[in-house]
Amino acid sequence: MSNKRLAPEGIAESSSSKRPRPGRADDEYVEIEDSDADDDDRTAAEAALVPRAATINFSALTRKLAQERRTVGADDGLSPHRRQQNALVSHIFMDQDFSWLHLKPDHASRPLWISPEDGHIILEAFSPIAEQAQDFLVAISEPVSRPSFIHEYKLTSYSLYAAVSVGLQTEDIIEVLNRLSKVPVPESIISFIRERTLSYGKVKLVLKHNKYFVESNHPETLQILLKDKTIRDARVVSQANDTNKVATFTTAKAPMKGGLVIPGTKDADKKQDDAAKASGASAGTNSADADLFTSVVGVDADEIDEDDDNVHAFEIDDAKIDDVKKRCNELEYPMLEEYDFRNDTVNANLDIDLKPATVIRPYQETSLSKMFGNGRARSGIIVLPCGAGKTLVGITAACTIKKSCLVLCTSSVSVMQWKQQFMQWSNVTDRQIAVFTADQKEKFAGDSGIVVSTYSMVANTHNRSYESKKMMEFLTSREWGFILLDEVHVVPAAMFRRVVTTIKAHSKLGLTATLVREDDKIADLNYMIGPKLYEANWMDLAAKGHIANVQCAEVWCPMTPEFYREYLREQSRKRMLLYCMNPKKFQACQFLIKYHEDRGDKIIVFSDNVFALEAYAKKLRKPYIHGATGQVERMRILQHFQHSPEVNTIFLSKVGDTSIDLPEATCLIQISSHFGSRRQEAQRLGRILRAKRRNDEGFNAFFYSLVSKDTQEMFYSTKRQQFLIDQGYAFKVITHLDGLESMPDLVYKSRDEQIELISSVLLANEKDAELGTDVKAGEGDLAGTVTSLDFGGPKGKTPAAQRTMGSLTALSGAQHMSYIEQNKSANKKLAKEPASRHKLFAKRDRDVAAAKKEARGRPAGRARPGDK
DNA sequence: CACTCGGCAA
DNA sequence: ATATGTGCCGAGTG
Repeated sequence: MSNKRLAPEGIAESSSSKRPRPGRADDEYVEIEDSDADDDDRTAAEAALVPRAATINFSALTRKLAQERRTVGADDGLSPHRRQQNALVSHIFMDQDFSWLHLKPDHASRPLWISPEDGHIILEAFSPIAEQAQDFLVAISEPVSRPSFIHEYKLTSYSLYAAVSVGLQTEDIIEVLNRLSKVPVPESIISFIRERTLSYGKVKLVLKHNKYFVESNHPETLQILLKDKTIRDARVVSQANDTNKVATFTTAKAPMKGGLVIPGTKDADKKQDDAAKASGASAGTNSADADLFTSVVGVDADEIDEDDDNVHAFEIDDAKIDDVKKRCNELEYPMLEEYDFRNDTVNANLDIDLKPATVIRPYQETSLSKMFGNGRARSGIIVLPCGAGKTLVGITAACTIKKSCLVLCTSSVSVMQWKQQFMQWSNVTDRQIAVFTADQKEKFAGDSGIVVSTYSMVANTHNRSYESKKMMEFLTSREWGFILLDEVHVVPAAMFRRVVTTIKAHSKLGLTATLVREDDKIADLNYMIGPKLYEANWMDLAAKGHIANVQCAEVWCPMTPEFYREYLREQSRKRMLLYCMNPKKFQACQFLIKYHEDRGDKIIVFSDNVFALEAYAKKLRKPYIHGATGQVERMRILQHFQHSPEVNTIFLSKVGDTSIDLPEATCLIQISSHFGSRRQEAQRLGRILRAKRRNDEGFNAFFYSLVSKDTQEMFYSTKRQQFLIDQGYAFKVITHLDGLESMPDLVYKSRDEQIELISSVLLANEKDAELGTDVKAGEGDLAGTVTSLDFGGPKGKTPAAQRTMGSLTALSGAQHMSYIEQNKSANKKLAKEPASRHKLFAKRDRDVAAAKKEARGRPAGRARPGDK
């Protein structure tokens, strides 16, 4: 393989730099003999017209692509027509044509394929050793997408940092990759791995006697760091130390071998094997490969160079830790945070353990073995889906470290839950665990203990009550062995920074189900907490019965003509209400509730929009909870939902997204949701993952998204689903619900009712408008039609040279026309009288709205179960 | 003391 | 760029 070494920067980058390079020799691409060009033209033209799902003649396309490449750069005399066709083919493969890579002779038994261009790794998930390979890949790379059969991972600087952090070594990574790969690991990747791991793992951040030190076995590394201004400025030069030289001191280093026992593990003594066993236990796999994994994936960090007793260090200002960490990352010397808790004689031990009856699951054990792999506690993040027992992982970690521990959560409800879970799984006494919220300010008795609090309590900047001040002094004056950060993805970076800098902790563990955000704040977590230590595969856990199996579906509800007309008129903000309140959606929702109640399911319906939430719940006579619902009323409704056979459906607003725990729910329906938040979608799905009945044979939980056809919702919906699709969930599209028309008591069946609904919606809009935002009449009718599809720039600017005629018609006109026609037929069915504007109803509806307004003003406890 | 409300912030 | 929910605090009420 004559692949030239690529610049390392090229690897982590996305497609932008991947265009064929003009300077390349042709023979790097061409392996296939070129028969005749006419044939190529024809097949390519055909291919361009086939629908996406149809079979594609790959060899023809490949050949075509190769030919195109040869002409790139040369001043070819192709006609514009011909060029366009080339573009059509290359948009399928572009430079993703790797047919020139040489397969190893036994490639069939090897599950990986590695792209030399960008470090992407493709795993055949059906391979017998896929599960082990997956464990390895999770350790060294980022999972990009993991559907049923083919998984995609990506090597990044950060993932390699994480790999080094959990004890893997450069040559081992390359070696295992090579053994698993169908093609020899490309030189570009090897040098990327070498380069990126070279400097990793050499610098550590250590907390000693309430002061932070940057520590390394290599004095020259520290010198390099000190050349940086940011780091130099952060350095604290104490009188005791020589001002010019880096201080040198030796630390007591106990031998690591054996010793550490993670409580709750069945065979904690044989812990070296844990990682490999946890993964290898299930399948009868090739033993040679299993050994390979034992030696590499389960690598014990005893092997990490710890011989050098000369540890060099300099102290840094704790207020500047954040900057230093960031700077070190930029300098490619990321700091590891490790806590040698067993040799910490300064901080008092905390005498807690898991209860003997507590047993942790294999994947929980695996994630903990990543954290405690070398006998110390590494700081980092563990990613497990909701319902997979994150809490127990945290508690087990606390019981392993056995030092004072601070737990931070997002709400006071989960503060209580954490305390309760600690009492349930471990033998902490009431005196050892304290709660710190607005209501309760407790301190633990004795030298060590556990405090459970909220982020806002600790990070609060403004006025503090006297009690709260005293409590903060208590928190900041001591060294914490361990800080547990629950739901780590929701915390804004600024708040986090304050927590991390005000509380002095030896090790940090972040827990989360979804490490995605729509903003770029996720990267901040990397250096504020540490690398991602472990990420579970949802599908695996579902297959093994740890979380429920979920069927996902998107239900397409057509808009009624009246609603669509108003939708086109309105400004974008009001549009949302219109597509939420679509009568067809009401009906679909009613139908699904009925269907699943009859099956014996417990159903949660989510709506982000409070107005819609209320309207739906009242119309369908179900209890609902939103922000304004009082605490007492909430509990009452939830109690009924869990225990009463009368109440099988509840409606929730955003309140349900976090920290309402309902193991009874088995079915979930979304009627409206936040623009494109993948995290919200995932979190909502998580509400039914811990379904109690999940262990029943063949049991499925259900997840529906109701989407109004031909509206912006369609676009947002696909965006939101991406995370779940990457986790391997398949969304079915339902366009027709059998038996809906014939359902008794179907709501909004008549056109009058629909009209009434629409005018109440419009009235609500007007009321909103009065409150501030100025209303402008919608742009022209037709201008509004192009809403769910992005056509790029202004129409006149560039002729759509790259688009086929076919796609243009498919995108705009045709679709719109088909919609109109559909509406017309629907119109005929419904229209017995001429279309009437809502203004005719204005008077009547003002009364309706007045009633609504009054109802909204009242305390929200109106919808009690069974209330008619 | 228990409860609730409004203001504020992220 | 928007809407909604959340927690903390102080003040008012019975």
